[in-house]
Amino acid sequence: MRPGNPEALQHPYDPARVESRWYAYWEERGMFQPRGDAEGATAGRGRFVIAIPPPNITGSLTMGHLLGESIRDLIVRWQRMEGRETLYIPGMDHAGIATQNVVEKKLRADGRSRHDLGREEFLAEVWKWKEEFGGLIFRQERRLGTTPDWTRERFTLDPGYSHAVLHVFRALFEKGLVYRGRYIVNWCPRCRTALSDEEVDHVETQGSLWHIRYPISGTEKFVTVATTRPETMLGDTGVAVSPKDTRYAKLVGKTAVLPLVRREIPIIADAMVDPKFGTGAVKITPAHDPNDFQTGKRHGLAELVIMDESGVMNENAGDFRGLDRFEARKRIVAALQDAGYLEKVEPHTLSIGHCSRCDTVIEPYLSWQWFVKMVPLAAPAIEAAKKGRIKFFPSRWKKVYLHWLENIHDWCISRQLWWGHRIPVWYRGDEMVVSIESPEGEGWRQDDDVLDTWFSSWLWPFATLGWPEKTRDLERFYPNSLMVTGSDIIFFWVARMIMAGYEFTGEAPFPHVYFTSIVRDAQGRKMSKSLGNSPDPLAMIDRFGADAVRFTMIYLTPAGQDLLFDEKRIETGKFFANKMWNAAKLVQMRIGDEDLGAVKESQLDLSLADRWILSRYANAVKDVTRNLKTYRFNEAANAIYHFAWNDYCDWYLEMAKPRWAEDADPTDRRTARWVAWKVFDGILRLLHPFMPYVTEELWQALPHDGDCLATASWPKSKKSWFDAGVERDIVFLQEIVVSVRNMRVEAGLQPGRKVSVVVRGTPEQLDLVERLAPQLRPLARIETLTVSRDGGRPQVAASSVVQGAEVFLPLEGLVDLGEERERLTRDASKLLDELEGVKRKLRNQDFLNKARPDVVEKEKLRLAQLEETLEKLKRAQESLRVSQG
RNA sequence: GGGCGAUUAGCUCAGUUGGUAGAGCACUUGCUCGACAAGCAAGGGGUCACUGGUUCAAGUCCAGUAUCGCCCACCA
Repeated sequence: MRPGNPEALQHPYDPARVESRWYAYWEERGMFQPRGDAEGATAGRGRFVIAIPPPNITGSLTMGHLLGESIRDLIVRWQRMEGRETLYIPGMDHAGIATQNVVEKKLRADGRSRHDLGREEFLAEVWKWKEEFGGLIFRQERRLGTTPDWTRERFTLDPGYSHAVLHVFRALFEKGLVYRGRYIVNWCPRCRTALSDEEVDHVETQGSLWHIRYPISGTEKFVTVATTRPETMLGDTGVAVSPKDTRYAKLVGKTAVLPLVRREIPIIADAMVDPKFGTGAVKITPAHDPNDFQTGKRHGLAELVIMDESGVMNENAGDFRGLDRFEARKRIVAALQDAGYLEKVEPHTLSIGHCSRCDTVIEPYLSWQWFVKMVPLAAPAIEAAKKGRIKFFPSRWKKVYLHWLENIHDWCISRQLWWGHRIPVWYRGDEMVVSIESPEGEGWRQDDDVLDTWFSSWLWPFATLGWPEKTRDLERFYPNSLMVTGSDIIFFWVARMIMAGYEFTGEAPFPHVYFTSIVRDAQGRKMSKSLGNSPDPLAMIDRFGADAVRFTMIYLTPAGQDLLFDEKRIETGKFFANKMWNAAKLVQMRIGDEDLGAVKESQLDLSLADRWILSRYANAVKDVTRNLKTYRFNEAANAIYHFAWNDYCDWYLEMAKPRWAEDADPTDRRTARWVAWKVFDGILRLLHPFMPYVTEELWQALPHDGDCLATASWPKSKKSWFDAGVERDIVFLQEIVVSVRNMRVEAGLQPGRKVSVVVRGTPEQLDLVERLAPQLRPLARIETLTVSRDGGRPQVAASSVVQGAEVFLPLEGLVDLGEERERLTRDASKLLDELEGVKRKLRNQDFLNKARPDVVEKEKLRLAQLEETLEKLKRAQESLRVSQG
């Protein structure tokens, strides 16, 4: 046992001061590293491994990170204290598009583009940027007190990690699961790259449906098509109608003349056309619409690309060449109208895809890209969730996950960027090889494209551990134990990690996935830069302290719901930390120099109050632990908060104060000291994963056992400490205290004024009151406490009924009694309502016959108690009337 | 078009197998009594969105309605 440090608590609680002290202390002791790294270490009680969802190198700390990190570190610290060998893997994502955008923007400010630099030099610029600004988020994170093993930090573009990515590409290619093809993809004309389906955000938009007349060749007639994108008509190579549509049956096989362009295009019948939509006739633009692309393939229609990669009309657009797609739309509509081809325009709601990076409207674009065949990869991931080998918390995400996997499309993984893993494919004439190293011989040219960022991060749980090499880390720490992340990346990342886990390691990368709340502002809006509604996390930590921020985020996060955040609420955590600080001060001041660690329980004489707080403590340990195990973090925070504040500070410490006095009985004083210290020590342990800094500080300021709280053991509930009977006894005491305090206030007594109290009740109750008298007196400021065994009662008194016992506060000559009478009437009417409810229940034959016997018994008891209480209140009212009259 | 979630105190939300409605903040009143005014004490405030059903008993289970929010979908 080590002595505390009284000096540490001499000043008021100051988070900044406390929180600057411990991070280096922990880190120097290597406590962030798995225990097994040390020479001759033992495995301990199993392992716990969790990986950070790698933030983008462009990122800085957001409210979302704050919540995620608070939760991950909460679990890691708890598991470490539980004795497990823990590893929290940190690292960052190169974030292809996001990072390239940032650096290009910087170049643009100097009037340069990446093309001015060339590929090599541009990448050098990005690396330079990465070295300078890339680590910001982790520098910020240290302030939060999280405990990743920084010696194992990984980056998705590290040589080893890159090797894993290219290895995977090659392996999938060899298996026939990666292929190259010319298809319609989601194209961002601003980023000038292809995107996956998941990188497109759909927004409901009020658009128009343009009805355009296409003349039928060799006749005066025309067929009217309806479209939401008139500009694509320049690329039309057919018109389709439904084969079942009798209106148009005669037209099939004929040709139409494309307005403005005068190209003859066939009229075909295809089942994809819904006769009920629009006019029932559809223009077919195979190069600019995924549906039309399929239709075109079925009918051998030409694929005519009319835009370039920036969304500007190209040489196939005739007079409209050089126009931006939206300008072209206006001009084309105008030209159609002028020439009499435009039949009508209807308002039409549709959902338009936007680039999730830059919000530019997505263009379906025909191009050569690399794809991953997903159906075979999805199969084991689907089975894993169905069989429960992977569980989601909250569980409803399982449905979302399965729905996506069961309707999965192939994944477009090539990006027309420079920052990323360059596709390991080489071309020479018609030859193509997939190879991580450049092939032997002259004239090979590597594919220009890089891989989707998520094609590297889907390997995160094992590539961070050295896979595909069979490293010691991989053996020790894979699979991981848990994934904690946001539900917004369930498809991007979680589902793909699971697929990759099964494909490349043959097992699930983790058994559990916990989805954190989405942090929104007080009005429920998403936190965003443009709205300016996100508090600056660092400023917040400075203002309230990391402990306060961590605790409050966890205290507020509802399981499975969004978190509506208001900065003011961080006060909850700050005030709580302050409360613990002051409680420590009191305990510290009163426990003296005695070596409490050496005290054995057999040397103590536990009072009812002691047994009560130990029982409550045992319950708190159970509650906190259970709620952590079931990922109900807010409930866990709630449990420790209320135990520490209400039970321990408000009641136990108040009851212990007189027992610490100089003239108190030595054994009793020692007992009160030991229990107060012991329970507070436990509170600090339970609270440490939530508030690491202040708990460490307080723990070391008090007598403690060991090097630091961060590696101390997690408390266990002692069976012998649970005592429901004592808990009931103290509830009785608490109710008496509250009733006396209430009577005092109602009677308008000075707060400091001592009073006399008389209690009447059953012999058992009176015995209990006598045993509890030493605690009762100071809590309720009672001068003389009398138990009335002969049934006597004061004549003029305020009174209340507690569990059937009567508590009297003699008022003779103290106040006018009007207030008191009002209070009694209020109490009585409240009781009357309750009584009516219970009576109704007990009159109900069905209730008596069908409810569980113990429930019926309870109701009967309650009836008796209510009636008795009411009776006593009436007598009190009566006696007041008599005494005043 | 499909799916999911929410609706409980003025606000934000808990409420784990159905059995006397809770917290924080806000509000009212009173407190410089040796840990803490970032505090203590006492209080006020709720037909648990609506309708119906199951049950002895529903905030809790079931069905439907309304409002709000989110996700998915090749919605010319």
